[in-house]
Amino acid sequence: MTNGEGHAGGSGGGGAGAAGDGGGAAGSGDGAAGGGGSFLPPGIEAAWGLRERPSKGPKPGLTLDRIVDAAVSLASAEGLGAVSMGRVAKELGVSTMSLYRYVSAKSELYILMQEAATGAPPELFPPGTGWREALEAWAWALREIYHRNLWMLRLPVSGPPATPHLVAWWEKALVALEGTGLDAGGKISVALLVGGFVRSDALVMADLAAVIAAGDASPEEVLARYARTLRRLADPERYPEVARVLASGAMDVADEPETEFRFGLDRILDGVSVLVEGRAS
Amino acid sequence: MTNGEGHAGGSGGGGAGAAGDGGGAAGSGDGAAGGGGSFLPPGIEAAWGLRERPSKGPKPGLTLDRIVDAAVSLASAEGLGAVSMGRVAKELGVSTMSLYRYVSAKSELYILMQEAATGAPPELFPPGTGWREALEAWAWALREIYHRNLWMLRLPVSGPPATPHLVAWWEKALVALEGTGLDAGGKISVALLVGGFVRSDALVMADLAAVIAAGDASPEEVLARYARTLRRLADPERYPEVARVLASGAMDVADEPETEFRFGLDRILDGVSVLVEGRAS
DNA sequence: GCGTACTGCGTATGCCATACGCGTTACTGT
DNA sequence: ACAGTAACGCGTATGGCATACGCAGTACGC
Repeated sequence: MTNGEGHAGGSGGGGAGAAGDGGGAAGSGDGAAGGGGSFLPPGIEAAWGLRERPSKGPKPGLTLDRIVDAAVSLASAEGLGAVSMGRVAKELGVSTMSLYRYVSAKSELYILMQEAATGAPPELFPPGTGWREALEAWAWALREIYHRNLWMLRLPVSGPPATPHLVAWWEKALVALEGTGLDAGGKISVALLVGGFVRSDALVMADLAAVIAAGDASPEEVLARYARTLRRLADPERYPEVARVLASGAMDVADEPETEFRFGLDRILDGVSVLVEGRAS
Repeated sequence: MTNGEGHAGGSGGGGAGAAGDGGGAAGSGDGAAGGGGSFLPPGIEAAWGLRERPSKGPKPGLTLDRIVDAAVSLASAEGLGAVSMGRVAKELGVSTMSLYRYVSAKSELYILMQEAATGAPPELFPPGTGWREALEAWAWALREIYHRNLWMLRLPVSGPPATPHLVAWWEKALVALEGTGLDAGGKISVALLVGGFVRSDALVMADLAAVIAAGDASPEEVLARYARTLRRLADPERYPEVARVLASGAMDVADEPETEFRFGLDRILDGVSVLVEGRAS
């Protein structure tokens, strides 16, 4: 009864965001002029495979991967709220502070969790597939990822993707759009649009799932309860259309969860189609 | 230097969600059979205008409105992370725990903040306006709300809307769709689609704004830095399309923030149009 | 074999939401 | 008028959280 959930986020102070350059704001002398590219948070750098072996101290008893895996398992099993540094450490049988030898902040762990759970995009469509079919496959696959990892939708969003798998997914979307004749900006816009939709739809689903998991109710029951609440509260005079919808019974049947997704995706792709075909003529 | 941000959320354990019935799960005898409708969290009930005067104890030194206003101001000025029960109380010159006489949990405060910041939808379109124009106006107005209250996008989402203003916005969307000939389910789907898009788009904007606010960078600079980071990390062999986009310079110019929104909205409405017109024939 | 960079981690700080119970207030029924 | 009581404000305590700091040990480069 005490309580559940509770996420805590935090974007670092010193510019530890996703696109961050790191580096101190207050200009302590950096020394050399030539060398310095911008730095990434250590964990992110590791994700890109840029990691010099320390080769000096005692050999690490942990790996980033083990930490991230533990965090992901925890999130899958008990929700993002269960993912605290202390809890992850306990799961691994180490102390809380050890984790900070591998990850500079919790927000970094979040990014790595997302990267790990996303994974490399599978073979979605053979080369030469029509853009619509390809983009559709991409959207469904992305949906699958979200549905398998609902906690991902609760992550505090932190700017554009800057990890290999996320970029790979983006790449796939751009490839899908090759046959459209859209310019670079157009492709990005469409990819953003579809990606945003998939996320949005999954979020609705996740909310429903959360309510279901919180109580003991079935999907239909949750929906019905919501409809009942609204019917009781929403004065038909002030909300005639809402009342009509409630009366129509459309809220009483929970259709296949995919129906809503398919509907939205079809609309969006129809819209893109209008653009692409108009541009072709 | 120490640190910034950090939000903390939490949805109540005992079913304090938006659509919640409240009430204990373990069935302690409720007593009478006839009367009991389901209960709402007290603050939500107040939002719907159902509130008996206590008329017994000392007169309250606070009002829900004052609390919610303080919280909203705080969120607007310093971000959602600054909204803690303690901080809100300090702003009002009362003790932390006093707030719990008005709000049963922080999640409830969140809901009320959203409701307050959303406000009643304005006159968006005169009756008889074509569905597309009407829905477009609706989307732009909603966008405006989000842009004025970016913190809203960081709220832990907690199920379907169950407060008067939110329902009123939904109502407006359904009214906009009256001329489409869509059935109730279809209207809901379209409204959900457009609403999700608006939110998605605003979220992207909010992320950008956050990065800008965190550092000292201008929008162009942030975008350019992101592009530079990606150029450095993303191997053109593995990510040819991404590389091409980066090379095209499309990432180097930050267009009007509205351009992206307009593009997405047009696509979606085009898609809906296909459906509506196809259905008309 | 010595310096040093790196390891794991104990401890401490400061924030958070919120349960509990106390003293007080102002109304209600008598 | 007065007792009862419900609602008030709030001090205190609990348990959780991220994370700064510094110490002791470890294994490699020289």
